[in-house]
Amino acid sequence: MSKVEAELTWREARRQNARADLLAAAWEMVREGGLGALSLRKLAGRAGTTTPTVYAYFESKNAILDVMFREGAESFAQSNAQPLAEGTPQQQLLAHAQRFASFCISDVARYQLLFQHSLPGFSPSPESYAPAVRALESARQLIERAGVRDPRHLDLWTALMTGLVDQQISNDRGGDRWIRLIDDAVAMFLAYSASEQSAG
Amino acid sequence: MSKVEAELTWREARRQNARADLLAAAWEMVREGGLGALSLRKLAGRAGTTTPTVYAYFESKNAILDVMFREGAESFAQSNAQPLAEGTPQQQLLAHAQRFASFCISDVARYQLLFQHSLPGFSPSPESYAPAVRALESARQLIERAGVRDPRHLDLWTALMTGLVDQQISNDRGGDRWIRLIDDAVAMFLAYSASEQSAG
DNA sequence: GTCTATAGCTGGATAGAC
DNA sequence: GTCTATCCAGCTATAGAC
Repeated sequence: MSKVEAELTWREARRQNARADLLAAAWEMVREGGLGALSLRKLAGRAGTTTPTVYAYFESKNAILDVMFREGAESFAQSNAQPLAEGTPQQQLLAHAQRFASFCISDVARYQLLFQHSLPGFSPSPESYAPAVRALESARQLIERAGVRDPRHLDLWTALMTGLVDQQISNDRGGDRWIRLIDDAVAMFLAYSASEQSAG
Repeated sequence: MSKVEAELTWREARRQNARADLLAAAWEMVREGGLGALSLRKLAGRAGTTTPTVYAYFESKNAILDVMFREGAESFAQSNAQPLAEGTPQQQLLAHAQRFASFCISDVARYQLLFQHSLPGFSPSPESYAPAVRALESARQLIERAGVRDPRHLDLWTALMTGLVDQQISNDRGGDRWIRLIDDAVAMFLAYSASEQSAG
């Protein structure tokens, strides 16, 4: 490696480091005050710098949100890629549901960014959106393997899961009033799905 | 009625009229652009007046939102107070669920105002909140009459209903992809609730 | 790359003339 | 009660010195 190349990569490393610092500060802000609390002034202040410096690393506020969305989507894909404990497809579906709920609850701001399209003026770029759909597709396959074929039942499943998570976040944040009902929810869903399968 | 008294009530009527016009314009705005789109400047413009005039009728923006919340909560209570068609408690529960979904879908902004605590800095006054809890309590009784005693199952029910409505609003607004699953959802819930009842 | 300073806009809320 | 004009705060984003 030439001296010039070393210099280049060193600078690049420094640059990535500064970007990472800003992103870390941004995550901190949204975790404390919700997605709406992300302001570039305060972000700069928290990172120990000023707004023009932020613009040296990101071309706009939405560019920051886009990277955050990407990071969140990749965490989601990674969580879903972990192998589940051995067991029947039904047991694995339960484990999957619990893992999904944990992922959402453990970082509410990330959940809102990924799953609630609630930021006026922001929508993720296709590149940032890709890992999210990848993860959702893998979840779909897991549900199919548990014996759920009817796409209507798949919609029912997503409504049930997001309903539990939303209620938990909205009405008992930090508690477990709805999350602890996941066992019941999965049992209820599988029983109905099986009965429909045999009936229809 | 004396001449003075007539004058007073006439003025009062005019005043209530102006208030109602402003509120109508406010509902129009949030229906078009979401709750966040409510700004006093634009509200005044739409009502054909100016901001100081708005402040002649409401002491703050939150005061407007509070009245809107109250109106929405009263509509909700009124919807829930309508008698349901004759039938078994289970049939009535289904009808109740459909009515709830219709209420939510028919005015998304109102739904967000009432059921999603998503406006930073606003929370309804106790007086405006009262009709909402009244309506929710009547819903709870209806569910109990359908044979659902376990409070855990009641939480499961709310998660299921709000989950369906949220998915419908977020991912298929104007369509019926999730709403049409209400029959299945209610059947699923009742089957599970009954089986638990006999088992436990 | 990093700063100071500021442009340009939108928001809620008010002062004061009429 | 209704207006014009304005205050003050917050925001994203940029110009220009260093």
